[in-house]
Amino acid sequence: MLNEPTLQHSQDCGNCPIRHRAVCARCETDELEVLEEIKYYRSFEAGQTVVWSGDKMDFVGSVVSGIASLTQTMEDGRTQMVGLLLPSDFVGRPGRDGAAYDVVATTDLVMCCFRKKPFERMMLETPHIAQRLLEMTLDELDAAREWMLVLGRKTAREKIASLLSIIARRDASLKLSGAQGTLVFDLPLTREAMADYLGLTLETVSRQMSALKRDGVILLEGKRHVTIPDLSRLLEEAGDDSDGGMMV
Amino acid sequence: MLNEPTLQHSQDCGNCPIRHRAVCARCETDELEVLEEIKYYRSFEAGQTVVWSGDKMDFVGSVVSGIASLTQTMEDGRTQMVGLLLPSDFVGRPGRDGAAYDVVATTDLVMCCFRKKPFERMMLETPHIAQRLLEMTLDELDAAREWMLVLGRKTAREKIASLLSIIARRDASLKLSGAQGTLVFDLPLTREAMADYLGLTLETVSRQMSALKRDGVILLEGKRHVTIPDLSRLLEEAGDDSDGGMMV
DNA sequence: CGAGCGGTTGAGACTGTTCAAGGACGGTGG
DNA sequence: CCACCGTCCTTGAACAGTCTCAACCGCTCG
Repeated sequence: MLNEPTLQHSQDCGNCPIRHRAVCARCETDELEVLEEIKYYRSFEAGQTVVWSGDKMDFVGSVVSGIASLTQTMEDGRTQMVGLLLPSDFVGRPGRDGAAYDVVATTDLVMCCFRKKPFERMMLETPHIAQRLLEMTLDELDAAREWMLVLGRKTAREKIASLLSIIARRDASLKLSGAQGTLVFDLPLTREAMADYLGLTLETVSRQMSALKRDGVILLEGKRHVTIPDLSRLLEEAGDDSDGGMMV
Repeated sequence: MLNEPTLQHSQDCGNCPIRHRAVCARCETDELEVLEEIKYYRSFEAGQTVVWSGDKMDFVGSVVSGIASLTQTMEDGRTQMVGLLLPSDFVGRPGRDGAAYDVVATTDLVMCCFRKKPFERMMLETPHIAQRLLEMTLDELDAAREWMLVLGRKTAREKIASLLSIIARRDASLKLSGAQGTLVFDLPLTREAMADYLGLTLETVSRQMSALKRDGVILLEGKRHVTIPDLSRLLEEAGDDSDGGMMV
């Protein structure tokens, strides 16, 4: 059951789907060539653990496809998801040996990994990488802080609406479906994963999903297929600025 | 009542109290000289707002002394503190015009500010600054994620214990009082500020402080002076690893 | 002295949790 | 093909923890 992750050989960075968004986004062709030498792909099935908190990590890397989550667990089993890693997001911390969190494949997952030592050396020599990593880290910090408001001050209903609007928005940006009309997507998370992200129990998540459905804020086909007829209504329910104002 | 912040002229970076921890920590003497030309000091009284969320920010900077807090506020007034800025912590985001959060002086505060445009230019030319900033940002991201666990999964009592242990620890590290014995410090936060940090009401904070005092986990003289007779007991109450294990 | 601020405490309401039962769906083996 | 099982999800009822509203304390400042 616990298959080993699959290793694949390097592929051309040129037509990588996350070429323009990942940590390598600013690299020139010659810089990419150096990266290609220290990179390798790894695939994981949904549910597999990529790294255990506290373990030594000899690589850093980017999510190429699929979704991974960063989770923290207390001794008694309470767990909190502290990051949702989407394609192009970066995993690992240069300059640190151990992993600070569990990294778990939420869906089937492909990662582009770099051996850590050479990557760290490259960071010193290649400002383009360090610059991009700083930018990405600042974005993640903003996201984490936005999430602190959700966790600390929002009601269960608002939490669910916040999560749905985040997923809906990034899904829309992936599909480039700029239309502000109705959004449709598949939830990549189980109710339990949603609960761990939102600091709720899975029962509460289920109840609030039902409530949002009953009130017409969302439509559900099956458990996972979500339609959002009116995004501004959802944002209202999330307690966000009604205009959905983004600070870019 | 709302005094203007005081501006002071540049002082020598050489004997700056945060010289070795701030964003300039890795700078050489000649790099410091460039920094001195674009820097200025600003002082704020406790309670003053340094920046309003959404406002244009034409500077970035470091906390020199005192404490500032980063807060987010919803339209209905619910507020969540998303960062506690201690001496040497960095404020502002290179590459972005507007402030994403309110920055408020929690105590009297002195900041070392850099004009943003020249600072951004310098970041491109001076890897030492960008490297240090990346390191600091990664640390802040870790702190934010640790806080997400507190906000999402801990009980009120555990939240208070977590906050106290964080303040106690950084206070000990400032004073270099390596002794693992009893710790003594003054709370720099009002009950309301603690509540905003912990996602609680001030009444709950007050009750749990009383409970921890009643149970002998902490000693209180007045409202603010705290003595921790047994740090490991406090960490236990916080739900943290009993050994207080730090991942450095 | 009174006003204002920060803090404490109590009583009751309410949100979300816990515990428990059961439904829907997909895969597997007879 | 169907029965069975496991996983994911839903729903209900009782309960607990935190919030809300309110009163009050002690201190400082004018």
